[in-house]
Amino acid sequence: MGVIRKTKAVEVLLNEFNTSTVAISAKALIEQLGDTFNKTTIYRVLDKLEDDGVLHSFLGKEGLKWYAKCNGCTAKEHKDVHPHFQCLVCGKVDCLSINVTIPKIPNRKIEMSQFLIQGKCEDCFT
Amino acid sequence: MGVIRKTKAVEVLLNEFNTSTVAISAKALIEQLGDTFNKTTIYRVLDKLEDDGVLHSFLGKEGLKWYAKCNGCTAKEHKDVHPHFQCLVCGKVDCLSINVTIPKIPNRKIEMSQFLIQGKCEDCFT
DNA sequence: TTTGTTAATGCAACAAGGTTGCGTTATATT
DNA sequence: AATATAACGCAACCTTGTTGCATTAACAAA
Ligand SMILES: [Mn+2]
Ligand SMILES: [Mn+2]
Ligand SMILES: [Zn+2]
Ligand SMILES: [Zn+2]
Repeated sequence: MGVIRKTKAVEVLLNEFNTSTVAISAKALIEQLGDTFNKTTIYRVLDKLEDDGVLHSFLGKEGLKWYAKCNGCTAKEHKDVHPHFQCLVCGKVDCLSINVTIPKIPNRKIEMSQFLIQGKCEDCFT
Repeated sequence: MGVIRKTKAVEVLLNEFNTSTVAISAKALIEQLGDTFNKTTIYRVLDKLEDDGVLHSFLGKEGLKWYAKCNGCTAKEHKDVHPHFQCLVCGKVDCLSINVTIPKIPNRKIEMSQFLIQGKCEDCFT
């Protein structure tokens, strides 16, 4: 897998993530770009960018899928593991550059983990 | 809100959770009990049991909703916060009695958090 | 035990996020 | 320019979960 051809959709989506520091949901991208590109295309490009190690994905509130830029990941390995913060007021999500110590669990092999913290962001935190 | 009447559906669902130590997904409950109770009923009873502090819910793989028994929670406060482990092989999910230190994040008010760890459970860990 | 109130249920229709199959288009290679 | 095929658009579909409303049943009062 992986992105092979530099199409309009790939270009536009990559630009979305390069000009923003926060995560973006697939839903938001479809709302924003759905007139220009078919939603199927958007889902498929996101999928491939993730396979390529360009983006990483995770599930936010209500199980919605969010994407954000990766730092130092490759197609072979997603090593950029970190928690995410979602504001319950404005809905914004961002990646936290924080190291979370994953607890050792007896008799189990941990392969991945997903840590979603929810609350009020700096803008909504009165 | 909260459960008021002890109906058949409430009884059966409570029994499901009392005879099992692991978490159960709404989907699994509907597959298992869907002939006896309407899925709407199952969703609504789970909802109420959660409001009552009897069950807690969280999202597992693929955004599916899972439920498990609460320990020492009330209708007013869900204090039973802990990570969950989902086996990527058999799909089983359980509650981890482990304290996770939620990192302090500047300028943000943390209201809740969700920690899902994925890997191989003791049965599937060859 | 009968009656009355209304919470809980079943059903059908719907919502929303995401996926699939397939014919068409456009990118990159020769 | 011709070719191969990755990527695209479209429509139809799938899944989990929700909603409105008429009907049923839990429970308390009479
Ligand atoms: Mn991230
Ligand atoms: Mn739990
Ligand atoms: Zn906010
Ligand atoms: Zn397992």
